[in-house]
Amino acid sequence: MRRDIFQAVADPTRRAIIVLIALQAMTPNAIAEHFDTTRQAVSKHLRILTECELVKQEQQGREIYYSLEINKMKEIDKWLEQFRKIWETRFNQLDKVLSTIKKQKK
Amino acid sequence: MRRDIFQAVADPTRRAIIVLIALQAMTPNAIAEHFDTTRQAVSKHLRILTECELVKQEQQGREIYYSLEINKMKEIDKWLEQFRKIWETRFNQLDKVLSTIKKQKK
DNA sequence: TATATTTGCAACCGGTTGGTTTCATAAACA
DNA sequence: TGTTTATGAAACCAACCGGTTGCAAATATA
Repeated sequence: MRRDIFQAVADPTRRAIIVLIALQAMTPNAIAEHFDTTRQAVSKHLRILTECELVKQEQQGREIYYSLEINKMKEIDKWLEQFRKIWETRFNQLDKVLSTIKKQKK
Repeated sequence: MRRDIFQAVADPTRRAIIVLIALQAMTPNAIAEHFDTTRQAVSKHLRILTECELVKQEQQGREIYYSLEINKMKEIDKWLEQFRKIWETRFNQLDKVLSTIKKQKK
C-alpha cells in the first residue's frame, strides 16, 4: 500500500476535501454534502488523508471533526523548492537577455 | 483517461524522471539506465508526462531528447499558494502568542 | 543494401483504486 | 430502554495503473 502525500493529492476529490477543511474543521457528513458521492466514499478518502498525516481528527461526542494538518502540505512545497531555483534562474537569464536587447537598441 | 499534473507527479518514478531531466535534456535510453525498469516502461512514463505538457521533446536524428517544461511545474506551486497564505498567517499568530508570552515574562 | 540502434505502440497481466452496498458500533435522545 | 444519528469497516466490482514482452518504423552505419 503506497501511501505518500503526492499520491494523496493526486485525486481531485481529495484535493477538494483538503481545500474544504483547510480553514475550518468539518464532520464526514458535512464534507460529503459537498460532493456527488456517498458518505462512505468520503470516509475512505479521509482515511487515506489520515494515513499520510495530512488530516487530524477531533472527536466530539459521536461526531468527528476533521481538519487539515497544514504543516504536512509544506512537504510538497519542499519538493518544489528545487524547481523554484531553476525557474528563478531562467527568469534572471531572460532578464539579462532583455536588458541586452534594450542596450543594443540604444 | 484522467491526466493532470497532480496525477503525473503521484508516481515516484515519474518524479525521479522529472528531477533527472530538469537540468539537461536526455534520451529515453539514457533515462532508463537510471532505473530498474525496462526502457518501454520509461517510455510510457514519458508519454504521460508529455500528455500533460510537463515535458517537451526535441528530435535529433533517431534520438529524441526529453526535457522538463519547468513552467508547468508552477501549476502545483499555484495550487499550494492558498495554503501558503494559511501557514504564514498561522506563523504570524504563533509569533503574536510568543511575543505576548515574552511581554508577560517581563 | 543489409544490419544495428533508437524509439513508440499494442497486447497482455496482476495489483491498486475509487466507488458502491451492507453491516457493526457508539453516542444522543425520546 | 428502544430509536435515531454519526461513523468506520468489510466485501465486492469495474476501471485504471505500471509493468512486461513482442513488434513495427525510422535513422545511422557497415
